[in-house]
Amino acid sequence: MPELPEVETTVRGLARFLDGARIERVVLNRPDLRRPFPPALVQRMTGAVVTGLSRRAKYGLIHVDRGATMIFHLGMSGRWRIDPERPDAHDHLLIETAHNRFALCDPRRFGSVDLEETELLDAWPRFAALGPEPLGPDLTPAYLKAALSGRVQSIKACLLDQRIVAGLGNIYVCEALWRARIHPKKKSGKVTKPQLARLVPAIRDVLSESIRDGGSTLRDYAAPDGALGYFASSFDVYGREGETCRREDGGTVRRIVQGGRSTWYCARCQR
DNA sequence: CGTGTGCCCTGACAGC
DNA sequence: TGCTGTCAGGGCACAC
Repeated sequence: MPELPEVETTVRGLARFLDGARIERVVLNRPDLRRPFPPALVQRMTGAVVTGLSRRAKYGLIHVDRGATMIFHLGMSGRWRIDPERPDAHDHLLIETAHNRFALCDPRRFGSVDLEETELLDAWPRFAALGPEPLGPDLTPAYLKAALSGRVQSIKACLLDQRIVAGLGNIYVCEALWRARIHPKKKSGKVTKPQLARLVPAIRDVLSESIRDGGSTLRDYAAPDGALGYFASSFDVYGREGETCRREDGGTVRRIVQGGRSTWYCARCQR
């Protein structure tokens, strides 16, 4: 489920319960996800007080006192379950506070958990390699122009590259390209200035709107076994193969495969 | 360096 | 009711 808006919504949902709380207990139900759990995780987190939560790209950050930060990535299938009524076979890590229990559930185990010193987070190699936050001030048409210049990869592939923009995934790349009316196979270095001028707000808007919609479901998220889903009904192209383009220009949404992943677009309005 | 290809893993769904 | 094949929000190792 998790692209940037879903991680942001997850972090906000967790913060309502976790921020300021003391972690009483940490339980690992297996040794690893994509990577082994950090050896010091249980010791550093147990008894610590959560001082804040934040997000970088698709990573969620739980900051605690004593200068440590737990970094989680939800991969393809990860989610946090708050106060689950019954255990799930894929609850791999549990955190307990005085009032709540939090289960990191991830059936496919493409997610990860890391532990870093808070003051060294910017230098953490996975963060140091990331491009700018799409909702921050550094994503501009001029930045994209420079970052994409000379690249022969498709614009679809480049927007999925976390080194160019951090946090976009398959859904929101498709959606942003549709909004900006850019063909997903367009060579990155050949995307025009007017297209880039449309692309930046398209990215910001689609992410902001999704966060806004996700935020409205925090009530559901807080339910015992609440899951956070995508709002498929609000997608313009993703998963809509064969449907009429919502621009009502007579186009039909098509599905192609790029780099082994599906892309949906309208061949009439995206050029 | 930039680019393309598989693979990690489980579950949901379609078709037989 | 099985089976079997396909596909899924991501990231990374590896080959050229």
